[in-house]
Amino acid sequence: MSIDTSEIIGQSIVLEEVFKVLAKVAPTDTTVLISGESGTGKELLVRALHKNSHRWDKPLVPVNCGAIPKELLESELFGHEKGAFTHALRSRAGRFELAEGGTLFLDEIGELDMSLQVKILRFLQEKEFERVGGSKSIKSDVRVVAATNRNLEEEVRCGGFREDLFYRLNVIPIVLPPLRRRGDDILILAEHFLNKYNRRNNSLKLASEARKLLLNYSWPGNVRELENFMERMCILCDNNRITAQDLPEKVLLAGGIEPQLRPAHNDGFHWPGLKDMQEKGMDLKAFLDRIEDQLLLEALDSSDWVKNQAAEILGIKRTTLIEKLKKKDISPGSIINDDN
Amino acid sequence: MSIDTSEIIGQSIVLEEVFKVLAKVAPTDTTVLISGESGTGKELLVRALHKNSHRWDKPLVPVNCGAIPKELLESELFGHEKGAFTHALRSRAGRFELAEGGTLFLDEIGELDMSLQVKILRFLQEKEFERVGGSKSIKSDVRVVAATNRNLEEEVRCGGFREDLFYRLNVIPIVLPPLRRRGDDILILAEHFLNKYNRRNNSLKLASEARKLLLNYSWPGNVRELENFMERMCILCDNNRITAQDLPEKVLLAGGIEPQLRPAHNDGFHWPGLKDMQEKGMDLKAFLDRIEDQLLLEALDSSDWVKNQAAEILGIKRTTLIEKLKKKDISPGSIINDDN
DNA sequence: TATTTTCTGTCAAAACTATGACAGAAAGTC
DNA sequence: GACTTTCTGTCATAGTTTTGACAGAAAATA
Repeated sequence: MSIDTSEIIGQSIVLEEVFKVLAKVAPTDTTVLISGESGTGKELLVRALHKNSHRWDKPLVPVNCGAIPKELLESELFGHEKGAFTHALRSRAGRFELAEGGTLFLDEIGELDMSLQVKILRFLQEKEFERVGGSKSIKSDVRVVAATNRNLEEEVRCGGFREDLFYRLNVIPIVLPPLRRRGDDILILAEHFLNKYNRRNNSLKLASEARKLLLNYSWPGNVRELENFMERMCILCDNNRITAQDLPEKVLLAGGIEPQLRPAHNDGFHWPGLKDMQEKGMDLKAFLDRIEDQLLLEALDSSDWVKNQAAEILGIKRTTLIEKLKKKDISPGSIINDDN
Repeated sequence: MSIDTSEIIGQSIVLEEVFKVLAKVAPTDTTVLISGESGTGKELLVRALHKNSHRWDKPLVPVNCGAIPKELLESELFGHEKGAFTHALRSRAGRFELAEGGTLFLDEIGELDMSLQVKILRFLQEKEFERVGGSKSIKSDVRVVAATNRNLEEEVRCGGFREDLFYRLNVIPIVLPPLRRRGDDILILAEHFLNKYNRRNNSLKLASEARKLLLNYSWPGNVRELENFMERMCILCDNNRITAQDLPEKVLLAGGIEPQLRPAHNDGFHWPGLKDMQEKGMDLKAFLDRIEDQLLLEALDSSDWVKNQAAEILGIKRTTLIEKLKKKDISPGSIINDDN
């Protein structure tokens, strides 16, 4: 089954994988948990999911759990009966009821407080809930899709999120990669937005050094930041070629602190960024150390553990390598254990 | 006497022991303390206990002491009288009252704070309690079953849990073994869940190498995690045989198998490898240095060049950061010698 | 304005790292 | 086997990096 992804632009391998999973999952009623940094387009993904499910002609109701004040959220989700609290002048249906037959999208689900987590869990298990201040249970047929930009597993570990709810939600996990991992998608998107915002008839183009810089920047705000940025370019750029000069300092800084030795055709490689480091919960030293481990191991592997040669490959002195191995306690037996 | 354990699946020796104890204890009114990691199915065990007691036709009321905010817990357990506190618009019965004649299941009892521990103890001794803000004592016939995933004896030793309450609760201790100790139960359960979730008519089967891997993995989330995995398998698996390739990375790693490139299961981050290094024509030092540059710059950028904070983000000492910047000659104005 | 807090750079001591020199061990060659 | 070449680990030394202490600047707060 093929699936309509026309609203999501890009063609990176990672995205393709996402689409494959999406296609399998869409027709089912399973809960899906989408994680990805903000601005990566989780909303679009959910829309595609809904459109391709059997619920396509029923409502898709989004709730941003982080944006609604905690006191209101319960009533917003489940509705309330008249008199349930001070301002409850009349009964009101919640989003669960509005979504009847369709899909409920719980964005930023990591923000839910414990008491609501319990209630959502109850719904997932029993398919029923109560309005605030109500006593009768309401049965409901709603598919739940949740999204978060936090690391929920981490939250579970440190007690901020219920383990049982996590497992309920996480039946199918979909991880939306941040823009900096999507390789050439950056350029494809950049040009897409260029066309979108370019009102003047003259066609704007990206100079090749600008392309290089765009690729190197880490886009912490993801697609949103890129779109924003291209819109600005369209307005500010006088001539019809966007050059390195036109790019903001941030982008320049990330791009070229060290002049490259070669033109470096960039096939997918992206310098690891701060976000990557933080995602792994590491500090600078640990992170660099881990990368070093990787390189040492690969070098040793490719030289059949002949340290002399490995050192050569790495461009360090043999003795240096030996000391490093001693310190890191690396021996032919050690396997890289990849803990997230 | 035999006991209905149909909801609990497994046949490992350890479990059988548990059932034996369960059968003896169920018909009595003794308190029972169940310990076991979360996700091991404590709830199911309690349900079996209740169903096989003389209280089977009375309510089984669960309270997750860890999931209810401390301020609310007392009122939740014992109820409150009108006006007991700000939002107590009307009197309300607590779970103890709701459970009258039946069983009260106190989950995560280790989370109780001291004042509540006293009140529970009082109930266990006197079989009576007071509502919050109430003065009259309420007599009650309730069997208490408690559960915890902490080591309560440990908590007692270090003062986090009252010794007297512990002994009251711990009359009959039942220890639910974690999944990884239950040997072949893992496979029995796996297949059970496979059937449960398999909507398509084709029968899903576990390939033998997959079985081996499942047995090897440590299942920190226990039965819950296993169920979750199996549900996912049912949806994502194309063919009707679940092979090692289909299993998530975690499981493969535990079994010592190198995970293949399967982007769907991670967020696309790759540790920079030897190839990347060589492609850039750098040696180990230059490469790591370049990565460090990137991280320093991003940290500075995200802290608006407040070095104090940047250092914090990076997990290094401020002075260290300053020295690094000096050596690398990085400053806010360092816009680059372009590589053209 | 006065006061407190946060931030800054410098410097010398302490901790850590890289490397050349040495002394053998393995492997390869004749 | 005799000889050469490549590899190995250890260690002291020179070189780097990290860090705590200090003293003053800048920013926030009252």
